[in-house]
Amino acid sequence: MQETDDRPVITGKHRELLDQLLDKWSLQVLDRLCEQGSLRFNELRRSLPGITQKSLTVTLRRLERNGMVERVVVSDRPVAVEYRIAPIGRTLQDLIDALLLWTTANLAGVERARARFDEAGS
Amino acid sequence: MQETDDRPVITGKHRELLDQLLDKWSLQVLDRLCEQGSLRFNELRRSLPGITQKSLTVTLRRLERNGMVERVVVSDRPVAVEYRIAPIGRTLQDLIDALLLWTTANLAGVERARARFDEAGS
DNA sequence: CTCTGCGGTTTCCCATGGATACCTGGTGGA
DNA sequence: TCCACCAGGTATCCATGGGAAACCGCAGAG
Repeated sequence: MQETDDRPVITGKHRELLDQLLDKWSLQVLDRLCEQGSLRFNELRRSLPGITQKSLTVTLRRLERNGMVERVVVSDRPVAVEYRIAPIGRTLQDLIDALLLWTTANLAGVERARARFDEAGS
Repeated sequence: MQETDDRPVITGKHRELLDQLLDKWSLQVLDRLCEQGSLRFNELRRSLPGITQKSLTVTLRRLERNGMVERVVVSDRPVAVEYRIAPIGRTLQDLIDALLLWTTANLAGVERARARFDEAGS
């Protein structure tokens, strides 16, 4: 039973970090910011149908706290804020793309599996 | 700046699917099953410190429904059940590894960012 | 002077998720 | 016989998350 695998053991720390990044909106926010580099609050909001101000705010705050994005005050008098993808957030881009690619490729298969499961169950 | 990017637009369907797979325990369950191929219920349970029976049950049901794992009744008299990674679940292995690798590589950086953020805020 | 837009904060509310605990029903061991 | 273990199911409670909506100051347009 003694395997010498170099796969990292997933600890509470890792789980916590993943929880912070893989929640309902963070992935999409990061996706948009990776695409565009930087976006304004309301630009971001408009590009994410269904999100509320509050959800966007807390999502951005959390991402900022984890060093994934940077909040840059562009202008003072008319309050203008830009959210930029941070270097460490940039490193997520490939992962996010891979995730999106995977879902796109496998969505049909998953839906078939669901149909089979639901049919068998009822 | 107008790149015709072929990056898939993330729709509600994609988000729903990712939500089903990236929740609190699914990643770890899939991780274990990818490592071991197949595991019994309580083996799985013991390998995931902190998980409750209920959480494991619903997680496995959801993964089964989405075609990620297969529930195989091995024996009848003493009820024995094996959970196996399904082909479509297998395709997630690289992604999960990449995710784990990323967290391992960037955990320290994230924690520094958090410290900076928390210090600046208070 | 009102309306809109910007970038939020605050409050309220509800659904979901997780934890705790107790149920089954069969098996094997002391 | 009694007990623990297996593989779950069920009931209940509670914390959290996320949505809806109101409110904030500030600025420019009409």
